[in-house]
Amino acid sequence: MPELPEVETVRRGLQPVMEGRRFTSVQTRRGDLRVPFPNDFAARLTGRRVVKLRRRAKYILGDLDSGETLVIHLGMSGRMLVHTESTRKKLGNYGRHNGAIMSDADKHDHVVMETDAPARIVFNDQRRFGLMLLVETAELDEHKLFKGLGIEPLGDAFHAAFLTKALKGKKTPIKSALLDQRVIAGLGNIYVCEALFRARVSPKRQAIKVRPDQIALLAPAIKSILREALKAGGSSLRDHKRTDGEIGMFQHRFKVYDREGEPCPACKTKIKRLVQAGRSSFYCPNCQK
DNA sequence: AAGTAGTCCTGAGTGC
DNA sequence: TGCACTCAGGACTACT
Repeated sequence: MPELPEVETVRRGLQPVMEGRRFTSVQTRRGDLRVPFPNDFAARLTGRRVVKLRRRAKYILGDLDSGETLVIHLGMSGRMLVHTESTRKKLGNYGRHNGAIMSDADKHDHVVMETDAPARIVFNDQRRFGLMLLVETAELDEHKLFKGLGIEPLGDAFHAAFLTKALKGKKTPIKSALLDQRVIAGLGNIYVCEALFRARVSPKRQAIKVRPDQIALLAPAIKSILREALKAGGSSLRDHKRTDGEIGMFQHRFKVYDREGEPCPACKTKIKRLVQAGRSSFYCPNCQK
């Protein structure tokens, strides 16, 4: 999916057309996402103002003036595209502002929202692994999607000492431990691979056996990878797009991800791929121990 | 309790 | 040009 840098890039793109703005109309065009929309989804959203647009893990959260929070998850292939006068040309003419004509509507456009920015915001998701929900803001932390979520890797509370504690007793490979959203919330397959390479830690090493000197490299490596990716607007392989339709650029800076058979940028050894818990891991068998 | 397959869905890419 | 097959940035459920 979009991982943390991609989700944050999307949040930043949505902020000017959502935060402080009101939804003037909401249309759900296809309801059978991974988690189906409640029947009254559009009614509960229409007329509401977004007080704050924030992010938790890979979720975008829009706190509404009604006391509910709009929860958005992009799944593997979700996009939020913003159509304004200035982006209309690039994204295509998506029908008249308040009219029913949607000539360029894609069959995977599942939700169309208008705000008084004015802007039209479209949630598009080919694979329908994403979701949009409305949850009472006061109950958000206790909601099953958020209750068990781990720490934010870009926050001050995430550092080597935290990681040491978090990995303690875990026999699972470090790769799987870092992907576990209950430990660190927001990391996905790409950035875990890249962070492990940067810290020279093998994805196969058991979490419990990652040495202190390796953890001292790993925690800052996670932070720096995420920060650099964020600065580049995220990574676009197939699906991720910014709200203006542009792609992210960080994929050009991958050292190991999706580079099986290519020479390691550090030592020229061929990069290997292996499957762990059903996900591909890419690593340099010489550099990463 | 912890770890790992199977599952949801569509589309792109590959090899015959 | 077509068909069969594999794979994909996530994460939940159900097993061992």
